[in-house]
Amino acid sequence: MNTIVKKESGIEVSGNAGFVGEYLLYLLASASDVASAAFHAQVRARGLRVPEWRILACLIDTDGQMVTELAQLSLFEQSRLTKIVDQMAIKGLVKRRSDDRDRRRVRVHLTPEGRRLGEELVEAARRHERTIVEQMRPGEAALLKQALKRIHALCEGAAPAGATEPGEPTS
Amino acid sequence: MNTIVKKESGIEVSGNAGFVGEYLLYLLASASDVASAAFHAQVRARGLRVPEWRILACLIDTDGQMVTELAQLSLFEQSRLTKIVDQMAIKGLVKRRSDDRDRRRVRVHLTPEGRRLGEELVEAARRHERTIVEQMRPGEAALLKQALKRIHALCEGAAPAGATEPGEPTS
DNA sequence: CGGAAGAATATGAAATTGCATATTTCTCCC
DNA sequence: GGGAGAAATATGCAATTTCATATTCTTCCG
Repeated sequence: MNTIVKKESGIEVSGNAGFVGEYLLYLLASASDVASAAFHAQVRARGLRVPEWRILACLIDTDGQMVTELAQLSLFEQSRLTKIVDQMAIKGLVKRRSDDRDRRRVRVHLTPEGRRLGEELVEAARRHERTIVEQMRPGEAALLKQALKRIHALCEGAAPAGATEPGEPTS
Repeated sequence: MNTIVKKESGIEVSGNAGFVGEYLLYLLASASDVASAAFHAQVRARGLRVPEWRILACLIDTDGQMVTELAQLSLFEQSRLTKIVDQMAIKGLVKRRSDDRDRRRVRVHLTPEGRRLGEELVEAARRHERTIVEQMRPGEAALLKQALKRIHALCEGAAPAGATEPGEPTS
């Protein structure tokens, strides 16, 4: 089943021999990486960095999110998001507006410019996704997405293995 | 099917409304992130940084890889890998040895210490993976892995969208 | 052989990232 | 009303990461 390739040096460099080739977390990271590479090139070709694209996409979905929400959705740590938003504001892609109800909150809004670019890229992303999905078996992509969502649901709240429970002695 | 949650502000913050919640690349990145989080905590608890763990795991699979091979397998850019290996060498986890056949090449070997720690963590990784897989439907994890491998196979060589073919006029 | 071209790795400087903490605003309870 | 404490965001600095390029070695060909 496993294709073992011997190199001149006698070292196996098969695609799936050994541990990592069957390790779920590796397969996830690796698929994510390689699948994104081509599209990320398109993003950069339009003068955006990848993190900026991620923010745009999230804002296209729902504009005016608060920094914390946006950070969670876009998978960035809060202080990092703040800095990305800084840059995007300078580029004129987004605008900060403080929430009237709660002035601690800062809501991030797309500018017309940001929305245009965002929508353009979302279309490109859809096309790119389609080229991948079309190459898979019928229904395989849907199953994949479903499984990925389940992973997400299972893991999101999971205690960081070995974490002490509240009230548990730490000494 | 989609659970739409309205917040005080009237903004949807559902888990899957809109574009990103159904976007393959997002689901991949997001599942990868959240699934790894708990295990990464275990890694750090043993005094390792995550990149170092990734290298250890790759070397456990096949010791003595050259820097370039290792970089590709571990999903790090070459110059970055060099620096991670520097640190690991200082910590006494790996040792560089230059290849006799081709003295440009540097092969990275585990020290006994590195192997011990690596094997320990591979076991922990297996246990962690098991806890995830067990929570999924029977067979779902296997399908997921297969789909991830297919993604990888489909995308690995893919021309970075808009790239010029060799021999194509660039002007 | 000699030297040009290419490969493999390392290095330096600039940019990004993460972590701890400061700052501002809100909530709650007395 | 007036703190104490929590929440939301920003900031500063150290560490990591990237990008371009230097260095070392090998291969190929005249």
